[in-house]
Amino acid sequence: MKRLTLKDVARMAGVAPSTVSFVLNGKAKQMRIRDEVAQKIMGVVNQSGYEPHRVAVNLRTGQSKTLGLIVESISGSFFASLARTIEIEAERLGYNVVYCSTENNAEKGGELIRMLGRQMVDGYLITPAPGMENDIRRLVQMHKPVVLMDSYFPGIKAPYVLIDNFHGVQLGMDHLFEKGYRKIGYVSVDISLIQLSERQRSYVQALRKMEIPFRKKRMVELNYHDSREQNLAHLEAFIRENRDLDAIFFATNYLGILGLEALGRLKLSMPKHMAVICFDDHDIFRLYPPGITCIEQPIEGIASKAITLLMKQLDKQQGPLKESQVTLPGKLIVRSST
Amino acid sequence: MKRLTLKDVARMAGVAPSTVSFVLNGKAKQMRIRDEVAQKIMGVVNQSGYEPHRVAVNLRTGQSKTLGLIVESISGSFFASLARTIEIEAERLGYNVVYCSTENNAEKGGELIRMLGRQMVDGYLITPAPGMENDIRRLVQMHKPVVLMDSYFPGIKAPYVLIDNFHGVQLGMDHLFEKGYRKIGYVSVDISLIQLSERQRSYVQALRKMEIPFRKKRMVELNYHDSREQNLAHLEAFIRENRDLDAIFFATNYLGILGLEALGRLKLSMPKHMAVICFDDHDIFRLYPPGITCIEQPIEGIASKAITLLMKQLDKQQGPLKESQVTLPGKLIVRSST
DNA sequence: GGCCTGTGCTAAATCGATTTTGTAAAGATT
DNA sequence: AATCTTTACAAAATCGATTTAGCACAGGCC
Repeated sequence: MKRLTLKDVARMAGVAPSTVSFVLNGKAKQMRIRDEVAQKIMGVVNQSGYEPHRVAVNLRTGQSKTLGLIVESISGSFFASLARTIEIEAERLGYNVVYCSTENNAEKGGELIRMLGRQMVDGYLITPAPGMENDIRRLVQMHKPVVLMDSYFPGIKAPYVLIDNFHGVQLGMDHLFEKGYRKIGYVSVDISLIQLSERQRSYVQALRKMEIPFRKKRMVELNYHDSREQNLAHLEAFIRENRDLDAIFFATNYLGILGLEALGRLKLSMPKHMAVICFDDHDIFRLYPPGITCIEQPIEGIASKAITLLMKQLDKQQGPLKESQVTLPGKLIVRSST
Repeated sequence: MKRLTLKDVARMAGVAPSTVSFVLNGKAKQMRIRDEVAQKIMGVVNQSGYEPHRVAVNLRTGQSKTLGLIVESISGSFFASLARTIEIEAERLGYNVVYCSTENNAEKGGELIRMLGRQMVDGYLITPAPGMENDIRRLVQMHKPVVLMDSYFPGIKAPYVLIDNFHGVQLGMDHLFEKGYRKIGYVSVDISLIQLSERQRSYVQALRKMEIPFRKKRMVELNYHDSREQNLAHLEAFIRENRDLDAIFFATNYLGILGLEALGRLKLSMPKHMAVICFDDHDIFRLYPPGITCIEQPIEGIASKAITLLMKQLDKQQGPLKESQVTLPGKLIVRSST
């Protein structure tokens, strides 16, 4: 009941192992194997059901045909959609994917990268978290194929794919303006990631464009390292102190969900007392009455573009990637919270 | 800038490669390597930062030190918690985990198993879906280490770990009775999985125990293959036709969420018009006003027990596993929907 | 002194592929 | 006819580890 090896196939076909290998790897022409022989080999392969031993191939070629996907949290709908699309695309190209989550643990990111390095993944797809900067820089320096998603580090010359954050917030703000809201608060969090500063910049810009004076009091940054409870209290206080607001823009879906809870506690109903809009969709936003308006990320687009960029790096030693910093437009999903 | 190999280390330490291997694998005593030599080797290893090439080790030993985790859906909180716990436990034991989701695709499950087989995982952790029965049977016949979670097939002698479904529903029903509810509906789905029939059996039994006549009309099975919209309509009709119900028991969290939407559409509020309880918790149940009562699965317990059972199979060729069909008690989480 | 038994390691085989090099036979060239 | 090419494969090296078999030397025993 032992595994069929290339040698066995060779013996069955009456040829040398190398010949079988050539045929199986499409090098029959190049190695001028007669069609006759090639066909005989293919016959034996097909009806014996032989499949190459991936580990052996990996050892010999140095290619694991495996990609590493490192995300913040393995739960969360963002990851779920991302993973699905990436896995499908990867499989189509003959690659496997291993997932890892940093679970918001700064140093775990680095460990994971090293772990995957040992495991010999051929390339990395990463949603960067604060603290992973150096590890990612190292990967780039070692010329390992990497594509960042959802965020990036301005100092590192790695390809990335993400939503156009500035444009996304603009969409949301325009929608709020259209609906007549003018006193718009903004809730963010103090992580130094580029997407958050972009969103904030867009919020300020949007106000300016409408000639609404920007008031610092209407903006709050929750503390990333605080507990959920602390953040909730913080947010509740912010809303209570800004009774005149007619709408709140939440910079991430985590914040938005927190917002729903805070508003619930304050017995403020949407959109009567307060309109709510959130960057990044979430299952809950569809279900939670009355439905939360949001800016949806083009997750599938991000995933497939990221794979494409990674493959370009894997395929050959082509020169520096050009046009490898991609932003894709988000989509406004209007529900009844605005 | 090439990778350091065992040979390099051997040369640096002035010994043979085999000697280094013995020392690194803790066989120094057995192979009577002098402490002196062993220590010198360890010195070289430590300060050179050598790490064995996993692929080569894998090829030689036939052990990939990798486990395959096959779940229905890679989103979903059940999977998220499961994956986290399993990954942590596995890492502690020196194993990696690759995830795969069947995405409710009957035949994809089989493909995955074969795919992982090719990839040479050492063992399988599977949450069985309908249609995977034969593939799982094959695994067991081939004496591949397998542990099933969340469900099992009565005909297959594979170890499994799952919540005590009967007891869980009982907990929920007792809670409903205690709160004074007597007209209790039951919503299930027509998948032939053991956990669903167990839950249903428990529902019927609980009614009998309270001497409440079981009425078929109060129970509905949605069609697994219907679309979300169809199911929603089906559920809405069920509720409309059972106006006299004062509580509904949903057999899975997917059904529960659907129920929330249906009740929302019918403008029925919980628990005033209808109490709601659901088997298996979900993020949304915590947030959705007024909070949904549910039976929580002991996910971490399931995960760690499953790993333990798998390791027992991996460790040695010990005889037939005894006490390998495990059920763990669930926990009632009371929120304001009851 | 010859034979046996431990020591303490090294040499070589092995895992299952890929890839480079080698080679016999047929055909082309001078 | 002798030499060179080309054809069509086979043989052997290789990837980086583990593991089995082997081997030199020291000491003990008869």
